Amino acid sequence: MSKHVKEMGVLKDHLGKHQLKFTRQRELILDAFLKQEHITAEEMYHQLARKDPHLGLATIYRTLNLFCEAGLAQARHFGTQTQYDNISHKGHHDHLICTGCGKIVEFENCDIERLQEEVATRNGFTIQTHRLELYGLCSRCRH
Amino acid sequence: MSKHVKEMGVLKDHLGKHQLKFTRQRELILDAFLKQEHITAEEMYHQLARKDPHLGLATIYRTLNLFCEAGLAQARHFGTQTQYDNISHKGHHDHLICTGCGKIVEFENCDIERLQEEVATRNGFTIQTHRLELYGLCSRCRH
DNA sequence: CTTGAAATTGATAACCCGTCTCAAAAAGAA
DNA sequence: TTCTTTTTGAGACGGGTTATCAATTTCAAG
Ligand SMILES: [Mn+2]
Ligand SMILES: [Mn+2]
Ligand SMILES: [Zn+2]
Ligand SMILES: [Zn+2]
Repeated sequence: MSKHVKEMGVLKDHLGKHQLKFTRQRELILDAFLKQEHITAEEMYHQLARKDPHLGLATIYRTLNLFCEAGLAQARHFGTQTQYDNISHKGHHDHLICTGCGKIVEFENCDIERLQEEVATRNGFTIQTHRLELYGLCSRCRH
Repeated sequence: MSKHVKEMGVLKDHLGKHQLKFTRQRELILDAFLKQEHITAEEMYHQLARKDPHLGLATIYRTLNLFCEAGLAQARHFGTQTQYDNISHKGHHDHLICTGCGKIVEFENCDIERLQEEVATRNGFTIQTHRLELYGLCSRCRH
């Protein structure tokens, strides 16, 4: 019946392995989160206020951070806020961000990834993660 | 006698063009800043506390932001803090960051830059700036 | 179905980092 | 030196996130 069966499974796996419990709040927040590409805790707080007016902001932060540990989300510090990126049904990706309207486009480019590896190797590093953001104007905002 | 003659000139130019004044604090902070590759306001505050115990933290923030406007520095939001990157005698560059010891290596790669342009064009974007950070372990931290 | 230990929640205080405020001090043109 | 403008330093303030803690919920065991 419920959507997001697979991701709910990923969450329950993680909970089981860390003696954490499955709660109404965690289910509710996961359902809402999976409908988004990127969202902040505050945005989610207001969005869920209709369904459950008593859901606390701290719970949202805690739960989004839990999703990161479970591999469903990825936190990106973006300006002053933290964006939680839904990575459950996509692999790694980077972002194009319009400085005019805030639009975010996701992309993947293996050539860039390969060159990053080369740079790292040349400097004796082993890459664990990376972050690539391109800021500019989208076609609409350029007029 | 004093080092950093060229950069002091860049600062004075900027001050002149914006009816700002040359102060003892600005000179002191620029001298300290140019000895670093990257530094936070807080670090600089403690470092300068010996030379001038009355120098205020707000003044450091204001001055480092001024350096950004003058093209001597570039702010990078890094985790929870802001790093000020000394770009006075280098052009644009990106960073390799060791998650073990915090070491930062600067690099430049035109192939990556060119591919970034391609990605942007393909999506109808015009790039203004970008940010590329590679996180991993340096040779020493990998054992 | 109970029971009870352990985890979770929600309200809100605390925190961190950076900016704002404002009276006193300094800069610098005349 | 004079006088206007800018700058400074101390601390208050603000936004975003985490910590605290008593009350509630989960869930495994009986
Ligand atoms: Mn994304
Ligand atoms: Mn640098
Ligand atoms: Zn746009
Ligand atoms: Zn290292």
